[in-house]
Amino acid sequence: MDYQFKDIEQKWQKFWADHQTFKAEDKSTKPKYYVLDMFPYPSGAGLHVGHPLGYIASDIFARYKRLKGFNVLHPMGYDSFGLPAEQYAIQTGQPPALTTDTNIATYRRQLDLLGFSFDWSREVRTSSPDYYKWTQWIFMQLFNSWYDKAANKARTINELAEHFEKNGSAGINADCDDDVLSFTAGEWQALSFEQRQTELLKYRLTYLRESTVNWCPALGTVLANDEVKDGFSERGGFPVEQKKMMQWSMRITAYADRLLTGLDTIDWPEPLKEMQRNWIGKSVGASVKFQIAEPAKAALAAKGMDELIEVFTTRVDTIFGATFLVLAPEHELVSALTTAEQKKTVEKYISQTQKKSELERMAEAKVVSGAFTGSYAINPVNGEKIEIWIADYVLAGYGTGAVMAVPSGDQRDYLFAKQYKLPIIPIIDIQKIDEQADPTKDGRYINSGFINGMTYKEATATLIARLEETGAGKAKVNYRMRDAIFGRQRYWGEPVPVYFKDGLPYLLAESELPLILPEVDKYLPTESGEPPLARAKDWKYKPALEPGELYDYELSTMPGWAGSSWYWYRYMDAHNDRKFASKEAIDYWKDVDLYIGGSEHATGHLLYSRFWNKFLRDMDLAPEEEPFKKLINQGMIQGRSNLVYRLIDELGRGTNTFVSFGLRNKYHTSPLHVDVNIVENDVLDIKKFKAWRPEFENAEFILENGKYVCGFEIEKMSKRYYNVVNPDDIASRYGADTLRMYEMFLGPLEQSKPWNTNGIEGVFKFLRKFWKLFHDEKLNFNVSADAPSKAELKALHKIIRKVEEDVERFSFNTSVSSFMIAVNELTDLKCNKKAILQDLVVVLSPYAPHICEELWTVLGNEAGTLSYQPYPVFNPAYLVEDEYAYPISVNGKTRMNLNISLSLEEEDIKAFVLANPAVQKYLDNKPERKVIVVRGRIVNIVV
RNA sequence: GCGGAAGUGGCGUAAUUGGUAGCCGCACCAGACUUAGGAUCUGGCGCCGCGAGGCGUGGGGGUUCGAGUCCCUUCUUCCGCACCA
Repeated sequence: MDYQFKDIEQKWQKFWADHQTFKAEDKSTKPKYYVLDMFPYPSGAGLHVGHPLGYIASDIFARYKRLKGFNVLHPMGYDSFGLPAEQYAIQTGQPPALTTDTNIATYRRQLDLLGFSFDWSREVRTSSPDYYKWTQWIFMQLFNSWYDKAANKARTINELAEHFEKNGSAGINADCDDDVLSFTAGEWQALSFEQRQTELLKYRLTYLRESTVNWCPALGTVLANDEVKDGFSERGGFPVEQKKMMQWSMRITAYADRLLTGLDTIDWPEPLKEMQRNWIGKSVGASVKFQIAEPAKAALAAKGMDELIEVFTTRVDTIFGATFLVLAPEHELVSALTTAEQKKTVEKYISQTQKKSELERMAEAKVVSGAFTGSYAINPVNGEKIEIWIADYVLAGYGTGAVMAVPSGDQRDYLFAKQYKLPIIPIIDIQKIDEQADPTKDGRYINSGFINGMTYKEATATLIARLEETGAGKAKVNYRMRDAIFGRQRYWGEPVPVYFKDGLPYLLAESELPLILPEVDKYLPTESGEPPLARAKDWKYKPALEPGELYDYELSTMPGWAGSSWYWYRYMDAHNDRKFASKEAIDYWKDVDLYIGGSEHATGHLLYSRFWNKFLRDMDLAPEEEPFKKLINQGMIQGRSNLVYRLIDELGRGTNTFVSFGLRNKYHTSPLHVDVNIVENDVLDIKKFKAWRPEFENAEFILENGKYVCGFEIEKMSKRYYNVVNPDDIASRYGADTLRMYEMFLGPLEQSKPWNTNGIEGVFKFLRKFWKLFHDEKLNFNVSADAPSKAELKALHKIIRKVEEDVERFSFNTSVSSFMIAVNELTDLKCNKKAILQDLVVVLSPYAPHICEELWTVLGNEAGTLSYQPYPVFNPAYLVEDEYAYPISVNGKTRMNLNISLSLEEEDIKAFVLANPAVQKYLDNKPERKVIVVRGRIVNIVV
C-alpha cells in the first residue's frame, strides 16, 4: 500500500481518543513530568500555521518523555474569558458564551487534526462556572489575607485582627496602604465594626481603593499597566487616559522582592527574566522629608495637610547639591503650595501638560518645562531654603511624585536649572559640570557640610544614619511596579464574589460559589455609566442569615489574567468540586517542568502567575515557590506575503495590467498584496488570480519567461496581507505528520521565522521514503528478519543518540535533518530489517506519531503500545570506527583528506602524512616548521 | 538613550568542546523513465575563474598552528524598556 496519510491519521486519532491513550495517571511509580502549553484564547479566526508551533514542540517533548518512562501530564484548555468575544457580542448581540463555545469547537477540531497527545479528560475553560468558582475562591483567599513583612509571607486577616484586638497596631510590619492608623488595643476595641472593616481593607491582598487608573473610554473599562502600550490599549489600540476611580487591586507589590529574587532560581530565557526585572524596577535609595517653609507651611497646616514633601532618591549623597524641589504637576500639594502671584503661571502650565498626550510627552523628552509654585522648602541637612517647582519630567506614578533636584549630578535637573536660572552647586571635587551634569560617585565631597571629604560609601552611610536620627528620612527600596488593578467594567469575565453593605465590601459565603455570571439584555454600560452587570435583572445578594435583605453585588468583573494565574493546578485535578485541586494531586505533580509559550506574556501572565503561586504557597496550598521550572519562548511565525505589480498609466491611475517581478522597474507600478494560496514558488497562478476577485477577471499580464513572478515581503501573518496559511489546508494536502515535522524543520524553536509552504515537499518526500523502507517496489509490505549489518546498526544508533541529544536541548530542527540523513542512509543500504526499522519507528514517533503507530502495528506489534515503548538504548560500540579521513591542512588551509587508522599514535600519523608524496607537493620543498596532530580530528602542517 | 538577541549560498538553515564552512531541505540546472506529470529516480549547485587556483560566515582589526565560534571595534536588523529621581 502507498503512504495514505489521510486514512492513517484519521485512524490513529480516533484510536487515541477511544482508548484515552494519553490519559495521565494520578498515581504512578513512574517519575512525573509536567509539560504545559500556554492555553489559547479561542478567537473567531481559528488557528493559523503559526499558532501550533509551540504545541508541536511540547507534544514531541511529551511523547519523548513517555518513551523515556515518565508519567507525563500534558493537558490543554482554553483561556475563554476576554474582550474579543465581548466586542463581538456588542456588535452582533450574540451572547459571548455561545460564540466562545463555537470558537472552542473550531479550535478543538484543528488541534485534533494535528495529532497532539493531550490528556483531554483534564480540559479546562476559564469561563466555565466549575472553573471560575475556584478563581473566585482564590480571590476570597487573597481578600482574607495580608502580607507580613516580618515573616515575609502572607497570613490570614483573622490573625491580623486578633493582633489588633490584643496589641493594637504595634508590632505589625505589613505591606499595606500608606494611610493605615496607629492605635492601641483599647482604641481598636472601641472602633465600630465598619471602622474596623475599613481599616482591615487597607491590609488585604486584594483591596478596594481610590486610585489613578488607565481608563480606556473606547473599551469602557480600566486596563492594567501591562495592557497599555505607549498610551494606547494593547487590544484594539484605543487611547487611554488617567482617571481616579474606586477599584479592586491586587497587592502584587508585596511580593516584589520575592518575584525578583525568584528569577535567579528558574530556567527561563534571560531576556524574559530581564523584562520582569525591569518591570519590577527595584531601586535602592532613601526617602527624605523636606519641610515646607513659611508661609505655605501654615496654610497647609490649616487645611490639615502634610507640611512636608517626601522625595525618593537613589543618590542621597548628593543632597547638599539639592538646590530646588520638583513636583509632578498632579502632585496633591501643588494647589496648596501655589502662591497668589504664581497661580496663573502654575495653572497655565498644568493645563498645558494635561493637553499633551503620553506620546507627546515622550517625544519632547529633551525639552524641559515647568513652573515655580512660589513656595519654598527647607533642605533637612543644611537648613537652606530652596524653591519648589512643578515640571512634567517628574512622574506622578513613580516614587512619591516629587524629586530633590541636584543639577550638578542629574542631567534633567541640570537642563532645568539652566533653563530657569536656578543654582548649580558642585558637590564632588572631581566633578566637571561646565556643559552637563556629572553623575560621578568617585572623588571626595565638597560644599557638603558634615560629609565633606568623604567617599561615596561613607557619605551615604553617614547621611542615612543622620536622617534616621533626625527623623527626616530613612533608607528605602522603591519599586517601579504598581499594584495591579483587578477590576474591569466589562461583562465577559469572572464576577467578583463580593457584595456591598453600608458602602463596605464583604465576601459571599464559600458555599455560595460560584457566583454565576448573570444574563444581560445588552453588553454595554448602562446610561448612568455603570458596567454591563448592572443590567442583570433581579441580580442582588440575598443573604441566608438576613432574610428579606437585598445587597448590591460588585458590578465589575475580573481581568483577563485572573483565570490564567492558577490554571496549571486545575489540570492536576480538573474535576474536583471540593477544592481547586486536591492536596494529593498537587503534592504529586508539584510544578510545571516545561512551559512553552510566547514572550508576549512576559510582564502579564507570567508575573501574575508567579505572584498567585507564591501566595498559594504562603497559604500552604502549593508546595513550590516558583510554578514554572523551565520555560521556553517559541518564536513567532511570520507571514510571507506575495505581491503583484499593477501598471500605473500616465494619469497615475491603476490599470488592470500586472508586471512580473523582474520587469517591474521598467514600468511605473504599484505593489498589491495577493493571496499566497494562489501563488506557488512565487509564481502566480493566473487562472486562479482572475477568479480571485471580480475586478481581475480581465486582468492582463506582462510576463517573464512565460511566467508571472511575484515579489514577496515578510510581515505579520494577517488576513489583511492575504498571507494566512491554515493548518487544515496543509494537513489535508500533506498530512499532520508532515506539517508537524515541517514546522520543526523551519528552524530553531525560539527563533522567529517566516512561514513558506514551498519547502514542505521535502519533508513529505522524506515520510514517503521512510514508508518505502518497509515496502517493496510494488508497495507490498516487505520486512526481513535478518540480522542487521554493521552499517545499518551504525545508521540506527547515530539517530538514536542524535534525537536524544537534540530533544533534551530543544533543538527539534536538527533532529528532522538527522532523520532525513538516517532514512537516506538506510535507503542506500536497501535496509528492510525489522531489527533496525522497529527501533527507528520508536525514535521517530514523537515527531510523526501517526505513520509510526501504523508501521508499528504493521511490524506485528500490538496496536497503541508504541506510545509507551522504552526509547531504544544507544550503544556507542556501533559507532566505533577504525579509520578516519583526516583533513590535512598546510598553514591552516585544507588541502586533502587522508585515510589513517585511528589506532595510530600522533608521531606515527605525523610520519605517515609527511611521507605522502601528495602532501610533499604542497610543502613545495620547504621544511615543515611544526606539525599539529589532533587525533581523530585534523593534521595541520606549518611551513 | 538604556538593555537584550541576531547577521552564514537565491531561500529556510547546519557546524554540540577553537579543528574539513555550507549538513538537511527548498528553489534552480542537466539527464533518465514516461499515458509530457504539481509523480519518481540520477547527477550538479557558495562566489570569481576555461583551468591551476583565488576569495568567502555584515565591515575593520586582534589572539591562535588553526576563528562562523574567543577578544576589541564598527555597521545593520529585530525585540523589550524608556524623563524611574
